Amino acid sequence: MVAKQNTQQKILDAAQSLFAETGFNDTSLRQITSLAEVNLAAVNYHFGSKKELIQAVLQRYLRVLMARLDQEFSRLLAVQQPNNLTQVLAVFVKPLLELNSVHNNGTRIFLQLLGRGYTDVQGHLRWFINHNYGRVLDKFVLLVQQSCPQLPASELFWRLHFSLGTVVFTMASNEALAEIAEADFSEEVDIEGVIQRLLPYLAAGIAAPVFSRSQPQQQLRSGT
Amino acid sequence: MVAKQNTQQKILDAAQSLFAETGFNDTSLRQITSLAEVNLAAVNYHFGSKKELIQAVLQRYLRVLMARLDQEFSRLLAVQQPNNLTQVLAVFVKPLLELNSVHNNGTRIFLQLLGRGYTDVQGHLRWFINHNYGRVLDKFVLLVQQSCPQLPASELFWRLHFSLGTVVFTMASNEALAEIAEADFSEEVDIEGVIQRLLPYLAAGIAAPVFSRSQPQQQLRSGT
DNA sequence: GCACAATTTAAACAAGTGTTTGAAATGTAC
DNA sequence: GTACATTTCAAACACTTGTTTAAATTGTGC
Repeated sequence: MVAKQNTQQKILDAAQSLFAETGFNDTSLRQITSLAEVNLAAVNYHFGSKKELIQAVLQRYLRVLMARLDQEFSRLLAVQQPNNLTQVLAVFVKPLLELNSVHNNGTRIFLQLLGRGYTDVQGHLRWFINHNYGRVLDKFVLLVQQSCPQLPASELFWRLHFSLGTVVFTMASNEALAEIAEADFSEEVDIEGVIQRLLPYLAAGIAAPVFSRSQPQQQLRSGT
Repeated sequence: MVAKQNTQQKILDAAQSLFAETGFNDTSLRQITSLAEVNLAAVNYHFGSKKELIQAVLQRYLRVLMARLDQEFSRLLAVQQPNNLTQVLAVFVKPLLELNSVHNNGTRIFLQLLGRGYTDVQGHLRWFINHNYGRVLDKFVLLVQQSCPQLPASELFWRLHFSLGTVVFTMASNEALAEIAEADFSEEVDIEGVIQRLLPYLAAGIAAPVFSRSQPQQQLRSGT
């Protein structure tokens, strides 16, 4: 029952890198087993299927991250008065950065994987995350709701998904963006820097004044 | 030379629907030709390759859209004083909605395709768009720059890409989101509604106060 | 040592991919 | 109708995919 713990680790390590770089669908088991220097059949033997491997790769991070987030959310919920939105969002930073202790560059890799998970056509991943961690995420929604009481629930729904899109897309194309930024503005870009740039953008977007259909926006028409 | 104009159209129509729904990589030529009721070899005969088919599908919309956007951008650039950011973003609405005259549900399909183009691993599409329409998009960046003079160029770079992510992700998962919204809030969601919800979010995010590393954010620490 | 389970291995499998081929069909001009 | 170019078609191609199989190897308890 003990035996080689090693093979599973080697597969997970190889898989996460390739998945993060190329996406789930465009990474073959042969690429993974080749990089991991194990036999092709090892994936199916140890994980069952490619789908389950994908979930296992994400689980390594989700388990750690969600436990920490749950703590933080509960702590904020216990406070009497509603929390500042920026405060609520900032709660993600430390738990995310702590993923670096799970693996080298863990934060970057996890966020890239998350991006792939939502942009690749991987319906099972959306379900997997929601099924296992929906309860934690509900706390987050509640916190945001409390900090933006003026926002209708449906508006909040959309804006949180806009935000998910922002994060996920940014992380999925993180490598390309960082390259351009370094070339054009000669600024070193690390994952923490990107996160710190994201927060004000997200906070402002989520808390933006609500657009009302009845009256046209200020100054929208140039003539008349 | 004239002959059956019909086959190419049938292929383009079938391809755009499948591409929008399932993504480029996960749609096979056999699915397309089967839906279009043409022979498998017709794609390679008329378009050369799958890659060129993808570009042709997008070109139908890009040609129309970019010409209109170019007009609008030039018009705004001609104005003396800098334009309001909301104004600049609102310029997208009409040209986008006019894509409905290119094809039924043209706006929704095009935006979904754009989403797929940036989230699928389709490097050639990023290049294709930038190569053909980079000049137009540069005008847009200039407009935003003028309307947010306080924003450093590098910050603007990141925020525009954040915004691209928001749009692209939202459109790629548009169907799923609309379903949830209709189920949970019983509100009809059309593509125009989504666009109108996006604008204030994007405008607020892009124009958000710049986070400065040196001083911690207001009220970020709960203690002390 | 033996017995038995866990793991690794090379090979094959069935199904799917984009693309090419060469003959058949169709359209067009004279 | 003949001649020629355009378009369609069924079939095959070469290749990749995830998964399975059955034999060989290794590890573990006695």
